[in-house]
Amino acid sequence: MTRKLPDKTVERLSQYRRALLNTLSGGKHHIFSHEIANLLHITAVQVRRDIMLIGYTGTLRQGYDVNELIDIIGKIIDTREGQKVAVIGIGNLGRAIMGYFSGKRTRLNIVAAFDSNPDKTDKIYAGVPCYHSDKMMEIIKNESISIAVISVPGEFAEKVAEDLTMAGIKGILNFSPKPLNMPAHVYLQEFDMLTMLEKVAYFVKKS
Amino acid sequence: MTRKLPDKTVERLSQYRRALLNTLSGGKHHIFSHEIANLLHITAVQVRRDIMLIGYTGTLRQGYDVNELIDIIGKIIDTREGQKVAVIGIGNLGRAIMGYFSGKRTRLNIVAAFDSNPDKTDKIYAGVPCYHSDKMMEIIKNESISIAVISVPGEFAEKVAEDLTMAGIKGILNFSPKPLNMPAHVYLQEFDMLTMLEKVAYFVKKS
DNA sequence: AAATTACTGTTATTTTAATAACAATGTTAA
DNA sequence: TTAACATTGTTATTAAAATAACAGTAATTT
Ligand SMILES: NC(=O)c1ccc[n+]([C@@H]2O[C@H](COP(=O)([O-])OP(=O)(O)OC[C@H]3O[C@@H](n4cnc5c(N)ncnc54)[C@H](O)[C@@H]3O)[C@@H](O)[C@H]2O)c1
Ligand SMILES: NC(=O)c1ccc[n+]([C@@H]2O[C@H](COP(=O)([O-])OP(=O)(O)OC[C@H]3O[C@@H](n4cnc5c(N)ncnc54)[C@H](O)[C@@H]3O)[C@@H](O)[C@H]2O)c1
Repeated sequence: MTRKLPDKTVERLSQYRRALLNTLSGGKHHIFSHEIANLLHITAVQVRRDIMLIGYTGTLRQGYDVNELIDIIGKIIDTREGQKVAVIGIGNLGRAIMGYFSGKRTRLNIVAAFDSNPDKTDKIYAGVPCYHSDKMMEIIKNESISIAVISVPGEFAEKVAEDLTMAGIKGILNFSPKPLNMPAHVYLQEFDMLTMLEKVAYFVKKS
Repeated sequence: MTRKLPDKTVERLSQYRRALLNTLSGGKHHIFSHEIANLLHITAVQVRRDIMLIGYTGTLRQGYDVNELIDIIGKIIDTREGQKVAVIGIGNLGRAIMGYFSGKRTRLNIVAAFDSNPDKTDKIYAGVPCYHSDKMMEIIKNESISIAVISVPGEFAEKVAEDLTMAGIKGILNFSPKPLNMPAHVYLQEFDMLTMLEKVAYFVKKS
């Protein structure tokens, strides 16, 4: 298939798709690059360039076919069977995430949650069972869960990540403030809210 | 003071500081660039370059003085008086964020929360009062709150952002999936979890 | 005393991302 | 029919970020 795309292009493709699904439900079937750009508050060139990179081409006078573009992006981002996701650590953030995803229809299915606190396990959150973390490695392996969201306190994040790696996880989204060190074959995305808020504060101060 | 620093450097400074505070509480008072690098899983050159940019210099044989470095970073990121932060939308995510920040001692003080649902207002969350959003503009202005965290559903985000701008907000951290369009004097940081998870999925698929 | 080592600080280079420039082309207007 | 227009697709340029190269230097070893 397509060559590996730039990081930022992949991010935008995800956003294009969401915006396009909206457009579609508004009954609009064709869209110009500058219209997509306006939805995301970026430039039309950026949009056209991204679309060029995925090898889709629009028509000169009508722009892009919304359905086709949604499909193509799907072919790039999604896998046919979908990917299974687990959430580790069902505290305040973990529960918020579970609730958030439960509505969305997507090829990313949260199929299991794990927590070390027995008060929180053997229950259903947003339709998804929460197991004790003792069973994590086994279930990840048996269910071939490929992606994990880490929302445990920082001091446990490293151990959890190691276990996940041993269980064969392929990608991690880490919400804990502890920077993780993964082998090259595990894709890692860190997500540090405190850092982002401090960054906002810095640029507010500087402006 | 210092010239405006690169975006990514600011992010790392926030992380350096957190790591250094840890180091300090472990009783360690000097640290080498490669040690900082190991804590964050980045390269030592990157660390030295960032530190160069903020104009601090270590000593040849001992490396950096942990206390001094923490102080310098504080001078760059923090303001003397601290900055006031409001959280808009006290749903699952909003409440998680309130809880998360309440522990942290930082110069960023969450001083108010707002929600449009009367069932959620006129209560205290994590020590912070939640007002009805009717009062938002007035309170933001009167309290000179400079930073807002938006955690309302996407369809309301734009309106909220407009009101915030009119009330004189200076920086926004947006968790809603709706991309916002702010005037140049309002610093905007978007934070889209679905996009990040789809990105992980893409690179897992490609690897 | 000279060579080696283990660091820092800085400049140079490379890589990645964004922006600009523009050729190609069907459509509308004159 | 011809000129102007609006749009795409692509190449060229610029900007931002990361990485590499290396000079300088105090301490240590030979
Ligand atoms: N709450 C937020 O809005 C927020 C924001 C940014 C980052 N974070 C980070 O996300 C993480 C979770 O935050 P939170 O507010 O939900 O904390 P929390 O304390 O509410 O939840 C943590 C959960 O992890 C569980 N846990 C602990 N060790 C575990 C292990 N080894 N395996 C499985 N589960 C384990 C705990 O039982 C608890 O349920 C923390 O690292 C926090 O720093 C949270
Ligand atoms: N829950 C998550 O983990 C998560 C993850 C990523 C993104 N988000 C995004 O964050 C936002 C909030 O998510 P959530 O799960 O907390 O949703 P939620 O429905 O639990 O909470 C939304 C809150 O916003 C309030 N609200 C609505 N309109 C408002 C207005 N005009 N002014 C003030 N408050 C208003 C509602 O009363 C409600 O309390 C959404 O945009 C969601 O897409 C959530």
